[in-house]
Amino acid sequence: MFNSIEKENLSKRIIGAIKNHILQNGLMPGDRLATEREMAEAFGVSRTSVREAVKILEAIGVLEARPKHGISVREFDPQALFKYLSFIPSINKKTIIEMYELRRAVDIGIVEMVIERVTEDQLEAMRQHLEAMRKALKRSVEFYTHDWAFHFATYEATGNLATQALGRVLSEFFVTAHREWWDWESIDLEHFQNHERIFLALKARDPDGMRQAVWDHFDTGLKQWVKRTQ
Amino acid sequence: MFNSIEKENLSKRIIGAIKNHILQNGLMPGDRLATEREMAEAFGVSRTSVREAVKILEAIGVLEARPKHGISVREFDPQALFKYLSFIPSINKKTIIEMYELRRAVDIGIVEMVIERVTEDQLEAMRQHLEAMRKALKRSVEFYTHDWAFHFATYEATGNLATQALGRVLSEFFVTAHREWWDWESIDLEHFQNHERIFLALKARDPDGMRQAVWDHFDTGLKQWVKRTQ
DNA sequence: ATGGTATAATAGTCAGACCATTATACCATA
DNA sequence: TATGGTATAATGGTCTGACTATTATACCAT
Repeated sequence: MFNSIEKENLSKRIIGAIKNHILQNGLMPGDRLATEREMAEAFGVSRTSVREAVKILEAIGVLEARPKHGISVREFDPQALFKYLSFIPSINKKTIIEMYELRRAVDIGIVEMVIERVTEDQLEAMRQHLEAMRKALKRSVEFYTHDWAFHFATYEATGNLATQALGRVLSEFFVTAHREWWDWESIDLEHFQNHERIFLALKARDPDGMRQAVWDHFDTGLKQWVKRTQ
Repeated sequence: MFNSIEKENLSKRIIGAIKNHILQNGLMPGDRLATEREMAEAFGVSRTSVREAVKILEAIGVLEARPKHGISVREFDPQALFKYLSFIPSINKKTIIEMYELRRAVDIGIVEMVIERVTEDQLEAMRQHLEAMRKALKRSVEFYTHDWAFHFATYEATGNLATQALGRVLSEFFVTAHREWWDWESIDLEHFQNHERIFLALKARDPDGMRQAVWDHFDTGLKQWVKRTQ
């Protein structure tokens, strides 16, 4: 109905200004921005406010500040986002289910890209993770390490950096959530077999089959988890 | 080989202290922490440093600070996670194509959720946006406004907050990119008709048809754009 | 060449002030 | 009694100016 009439924080507005400056001038990782004092003068605000903005962007992994060096653009690292996430007390069941559904959607949506672009090397790497999973059916930590590596390999196979970044964000979320919510001990054989089906369909370049396998993988995973945690 | 011997920033250490406090006391969303001044005194540091820590946790969506109210723990907000994806440096052609592919993947991946959960009201809203698009075939600004509203309605129809948050981020990216890169003037009839196909398949609850329509929508869109901007 | 040392630029931290916002209690009016 | 205005004070938001710690750079000694 109504748009927000909130006046944004000064630091938020400074963040926007820095963002525009980076995007408009096409600054790349390693390039330097102005110093805090210069920005403060340029924007007509205090150094304090500039610092707050820079601090936030530093925490997010967008900028890097070093004494005597100044402030520079950094390779964006989605993982930086999650460093502090581990103590959000409100990662509840509803949130996890929603993130799970989102991940399912992404994994299904990238099927065509993956089938079209996956390389032989990547297929081989996935095969090895699968093999390692089979051998680690009784050792959950090892199993899930290869499980996640297997999924990340599919994100990699898209050859699409944005997809990889999102994939990392989602995976990292579940690694965090796992620690608190999952039952780490029992590994379901069906869960492993679903990975095999995904791999075989991918190898056969069968989009419908792969979509179905991915769907089943998440479907059984979610159902099992809901059953266990209720 | 060697562990880091870096001495952590004061604000980083304060973040750790706040984290411990939240976990040890089992604070939940809505619970209040001490005020900035109290924390500064308790930790024996300046208010400035406390503020920096709180600002970072606010940006990530862990805390919320309001005047007269104080600092409180916040409900997890997926939006906070994806907000900073738009910082991927330099909106160049490659980045746009990658984000476009990602959006295509998401839109295809959510088809099942949308078909299963869309309400009659949401269908009606989408129909109205479609109608408005038809009437605005010569007025690009108006056309694209309804175009984006149409797509956002599909994100809404998932009933999944994380998906909606990601949809918002992606849309915001393209609104920004549009301004700089798109040809705003010409609207292709085929582009409009693809939206109609999406809508009809959704109404008929036909997942394969809807996936195909969504694919075609992005495929023609991307091809046209590449042709125009080369 | 290699490693130490001085210099200066820059982020990090601090103290204290004032401004802006807003939760709360109280009051006025219908 | 209920509704809406108003004053108050607590709290985050912003600013100023200073000092400290870190470190890139240039220079020097061996």
